Amino acid sequence: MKYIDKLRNSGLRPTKQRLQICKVLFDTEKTFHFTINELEHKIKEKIDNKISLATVYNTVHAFEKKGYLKQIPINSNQTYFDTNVTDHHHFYDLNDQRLIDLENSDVGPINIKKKINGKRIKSVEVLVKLED
Amino acid sequence: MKYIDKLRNSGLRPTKQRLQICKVLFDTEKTFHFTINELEHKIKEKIDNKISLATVYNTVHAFEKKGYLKQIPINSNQTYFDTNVTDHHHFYDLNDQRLIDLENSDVGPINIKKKINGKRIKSVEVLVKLED
DNA sequence: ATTGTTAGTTATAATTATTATAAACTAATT
DNA sequence: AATTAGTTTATAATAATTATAACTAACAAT
Ligand SMILES: [Mn+2]
Ligand SMILES: [Mn+2]
Ligand SMILES: [Zn+2]
Ligand SMILES: [Zn+2]
Repeated sequence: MKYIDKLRNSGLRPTKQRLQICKVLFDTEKTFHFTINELEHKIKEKIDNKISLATVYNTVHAFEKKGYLKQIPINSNQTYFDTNVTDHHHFYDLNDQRLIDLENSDVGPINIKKKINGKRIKSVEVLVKLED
Repeated sequence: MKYIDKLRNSGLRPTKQRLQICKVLFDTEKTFHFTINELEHKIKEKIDNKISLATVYNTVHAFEKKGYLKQIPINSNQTYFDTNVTDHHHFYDLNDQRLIDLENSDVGPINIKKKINGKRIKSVEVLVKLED
């Protein structure tokens, strides 16, 4: 019911596929960082019926547009998404190619002193690259 | 001569193509942020002979490996590169899709309090997204 | 419930950035 | 000059993503 309302309230029809993808994405306490490819595999594991790749793409983009997912800037051949849509910082493990959330309290306050005329700051995010 | 030595010293042959690309990339005081596509256009403007796309890719990757260029993590369909290879922060103008360097003095020191066992910090970079 | 309307799903094709291939060429070395 | 290894190039292959269009499911109105 939770996801049915969530989808209806944002003008998205609660289809079987979307509800199943919701479960995979949001039925967990931990932040989930993923590529479409990884999400597809997780769906196959957890769900018995098939969801087409096009639907996975469509759903992820629909959810992103509605603010339930955000894209994470990482240089990879695939796009990374995040179920944590707040502004937040990341560790990126270069060896494992894994993203890990940093709490805002893990990073001191960041003071941007420079200003650009006519532009305002939308977000400030830190990427901390890790290696062994 | 400048670039001939630079290339020779890093074990790259100073070919006509590489020297011309060097001029486009490094003959400027300002940091140059670019995609392969943008670089290709700039080459066509500034150079009369033709350089094949494969060579542009090869050269950019060779220069990146030698530490003359670095990749910038930005969500785009194309990969961004930077002639400023030091660890530094960026403004990213979401409207113009343009990267602008921040001086380290424009951002106060950043204190990462969390640690991951067995991993060490390789870089800490801030991305400040701007909009109108 | 039946119907019509609209949104969503799907298989598949198209697109596009990037990488691989292999032959031709060029710079460096002997 | 001849040899060698590195580089360039046109072109093909790859792979992530997006577009297409027929089919299907959700929903509102009757
Ligand atoms: Mn990319
Ligand atoms: Mn990217
Ligand atoms: Zn995150
Ligand atoms: Zn820069």
